[in-house]
Amino acid sequence: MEQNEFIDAVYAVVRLIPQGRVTTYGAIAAAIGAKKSSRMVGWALNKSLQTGEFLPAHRVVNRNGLLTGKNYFGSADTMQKLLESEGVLVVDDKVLHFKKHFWDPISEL
DNA sequence: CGTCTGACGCACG
DNA sequence: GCGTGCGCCAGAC
Repeated sequence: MEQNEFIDAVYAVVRLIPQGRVTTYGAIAAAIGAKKSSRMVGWALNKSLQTGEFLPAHRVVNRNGLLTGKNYFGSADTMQKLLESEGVLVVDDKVLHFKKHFWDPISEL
C-alpha cells in the first residue's frame, strides 16, 4: 500500500528529529519526495496518534514556527510544554528563534 | 459522485 | 506585512 509507505517515510523522518530541534511539514514532505503534499504530512502525523505510534510530533511545526497542531495533543498546552522541556521556548504558540532550532532533514541527512 | 475541509506552503498584488 | 487564490490529496457528508 503506497499510502502506508508515505506514512512510514514521515514517521522515519520525524523519529530522526533531534531533541531540542524542530522541523516543518514542508521540509518533511520535501525530504520524502512529496514537496507539494505537506498537508499529507499533517494527516500522517494525525494518523500516528490513532495508531498509538509515538512520534515527537511536537517537534513538527509549520513554516512559521507556529504550533498549528497543538490542539491535537491531549491539552492545548501539551505541545508547548514538551518543547520547552527540551529547551525550545514557545511564546504565543510560536517557536522562538525558530530558524536557529530548525532542523532540515535534507541538509542534515 | 460533487463539495468542503484541513497539523501546509507558495505565488501574487 | 497581509489577504487571497491555488495546488496538493485523504476523509467526512
